Amino acid sequence: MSKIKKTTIQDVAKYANVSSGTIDRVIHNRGKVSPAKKKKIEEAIKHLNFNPNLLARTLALGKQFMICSLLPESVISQNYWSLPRRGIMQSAEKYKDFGIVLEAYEYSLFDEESFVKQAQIIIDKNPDGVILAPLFEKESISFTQALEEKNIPYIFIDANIPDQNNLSYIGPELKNSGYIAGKLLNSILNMNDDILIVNMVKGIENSSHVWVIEDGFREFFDSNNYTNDRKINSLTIHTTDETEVTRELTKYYIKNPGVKGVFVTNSKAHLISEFHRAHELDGKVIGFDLIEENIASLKNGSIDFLISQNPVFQGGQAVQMLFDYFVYKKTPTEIQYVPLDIIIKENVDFYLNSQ
Amino acid sequence: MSKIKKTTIQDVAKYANVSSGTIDRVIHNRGKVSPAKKKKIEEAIKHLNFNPNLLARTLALGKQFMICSLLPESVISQNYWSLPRRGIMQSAEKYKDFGIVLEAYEYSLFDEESFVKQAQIIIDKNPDGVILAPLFEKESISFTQALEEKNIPYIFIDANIPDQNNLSYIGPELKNSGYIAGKLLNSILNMNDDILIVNMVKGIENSSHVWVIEDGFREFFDSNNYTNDRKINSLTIHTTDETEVTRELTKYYIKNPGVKGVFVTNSKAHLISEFHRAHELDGKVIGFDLIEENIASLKNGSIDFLISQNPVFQGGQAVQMLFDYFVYKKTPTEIQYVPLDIIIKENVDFYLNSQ
DNA sequence: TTTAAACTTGTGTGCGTACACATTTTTTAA
DNA sequence: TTAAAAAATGTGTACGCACACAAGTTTAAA
Repeated sequence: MSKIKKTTIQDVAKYANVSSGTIDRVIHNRGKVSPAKKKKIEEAIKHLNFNPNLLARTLALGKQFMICSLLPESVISQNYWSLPRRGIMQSAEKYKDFGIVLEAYEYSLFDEESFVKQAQIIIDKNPDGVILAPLFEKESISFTQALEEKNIPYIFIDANIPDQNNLSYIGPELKNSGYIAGKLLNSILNMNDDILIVNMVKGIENSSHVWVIEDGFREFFDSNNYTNDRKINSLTIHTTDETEVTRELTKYYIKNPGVKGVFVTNSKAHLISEFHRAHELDGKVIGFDLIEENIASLKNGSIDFLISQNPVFQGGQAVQMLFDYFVYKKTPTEIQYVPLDIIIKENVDFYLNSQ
Repeated sequence: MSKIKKTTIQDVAKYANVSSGTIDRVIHNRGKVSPAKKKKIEEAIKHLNFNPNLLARTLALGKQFMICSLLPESVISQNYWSLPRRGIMQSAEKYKDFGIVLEAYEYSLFDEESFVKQAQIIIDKNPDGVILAPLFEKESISFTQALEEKNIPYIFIDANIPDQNNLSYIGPELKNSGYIAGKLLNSILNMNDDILIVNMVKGIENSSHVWVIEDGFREFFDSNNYTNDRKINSLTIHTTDETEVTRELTKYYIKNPGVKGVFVTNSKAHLISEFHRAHELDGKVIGFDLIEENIASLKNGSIDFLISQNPVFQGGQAVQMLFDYFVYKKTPTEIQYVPLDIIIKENVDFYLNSQ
């Protein structure tokens, strides 16, 4: 194996007839360097194709970068929010020797107060960067304003608030995800099968993203004229509690026995599929996210499609972006949409293994 | 930002009342250490939760790891094999400061001789690890035998040869990919639409994987009794040259005008979809891989589904695995199936951006 | 011409680990 | 009991870079 010697600062110094300190000054343009030497050094760097060794740099720097994440809590170990959290933690672990230190905070989706409280704790911590799932819009904006005052960069994941000064948004293109759901559901229905859209939202204020998804879904049917022979209704349920959901569904199904396809706009599709199984209904179901209950339903055939927005990947990307921003001063793309994975019974296992 | 001091070898040394050299001996079990001290040191490591700093270790080690890859050539910049190559190169670039050096070799799919020749060059290079797409089975086995004699680990990607001593196989589960194709194609066909399977293989010997895919495809229809009202024929074409393919297709379509769905078992689905467009046929098409021509056809609607086996990811994983093997002595899982991404017009862009 | 100020450049140490070599301690054989 | 051999342990330097500080050089004011 032939040794390929990488060029170091010393090589550059020798080539340019200066000491390593002067090279350092040029690289970080710190301190004064005479124009003649500066030019020569720059030429030397280019000529020798010098790239600072990231390991040595990080080691010498000895700096730590604290990242705080603020996501909804995952009481049950396997709910949706455990997934981006896993991605964040895996990625932070990978970069720990590079000085990345992660502190993960959680808020309750039922309690704006908890968000505000945790946000304040983060602000007091004075981190180097923040990863935020901004599901409470108003409170999130207050939070990010405070961060901006302290010059702390922040990244939104999973949900976006437009026109903020976030470093980046990493997450799904919501409208499109609805459109894809429409296309997929349509492909396994007959022309005149009725469709039900189920939205589960706690409060009206912080649920705008649900309407965007529904919009996309309906757009598929409208733009392809698949609406003539069928009804497409939507049902909004203000809870995710199983018994209450069941009650609402029962009410609806009795009045609308023609429903053959159901689209659930959040990760709770399994509630509908379990309802179907319990009542021996054969409706097709499509929903979001690879959480445990959904996976089980997908495998037993009571859910037909899941769309996954790569939550583990989202979390990992966010950490990676902040790392690149800290170390390389690389400003990330403002919006990074994640792939919308189409999951069926036959390929679900491959996704579980690789995340 | 509170500084979180990581425990170092010196901390462990102090705690266990020995010098750092002895710690080193325990960690790498090199040299002799008295049982008493050894026990104490191990306790200290656990107690202080010591993890060697990867950066410092790599820097001090100063070792280089040469990885040679051997894949089919990509004459056109955008054919399929450029994708795993990109993954390999990106990943190698990422790890270059860790001593990873990549040399990429290519062979012609039309020429076993070129494979043998390149393989010999790699053997003479005496690399630390090899990434191989073993499309020529016989020649690949000779190659890997030579590698084994020199104790060089190797990884198969994209295609597998069973019962070899490869460190790992990273690639698709072929039979399943055919099954998924069947399911998807069926979802957009009517019960009595005829189906055509197109295999393009150069020689009989090295094309067994194509039959596995076809098997999986047919299994979907057999196991679901979707075969009664339709014909499912397969057409084998011994070239990928466009004019010849067109001629074969023309011959077939004239004799079999009922074809409404086409499954292409390699990355050349665009040849069929272009044929359809040219002759104003409205058959549905499903194929493999996000290469440029397929993407174009998908977007203009002449291909309906593509299944992507994440070639960029495959390449990246292979490098990552070898790195982990070199540095952490981590033996990878023997088989790592990659996700089979289902790509439609509406989500293709998200996949292009993130790979 | 002298001298301080301003500017420019060089030197040395530390980051955490690996490893060769030096030193100390223990064991063994005479 | 002692010397030599063997075993156990300690020390110092290198890896490539950043940064504080020292040293050297030029400029400007007196």
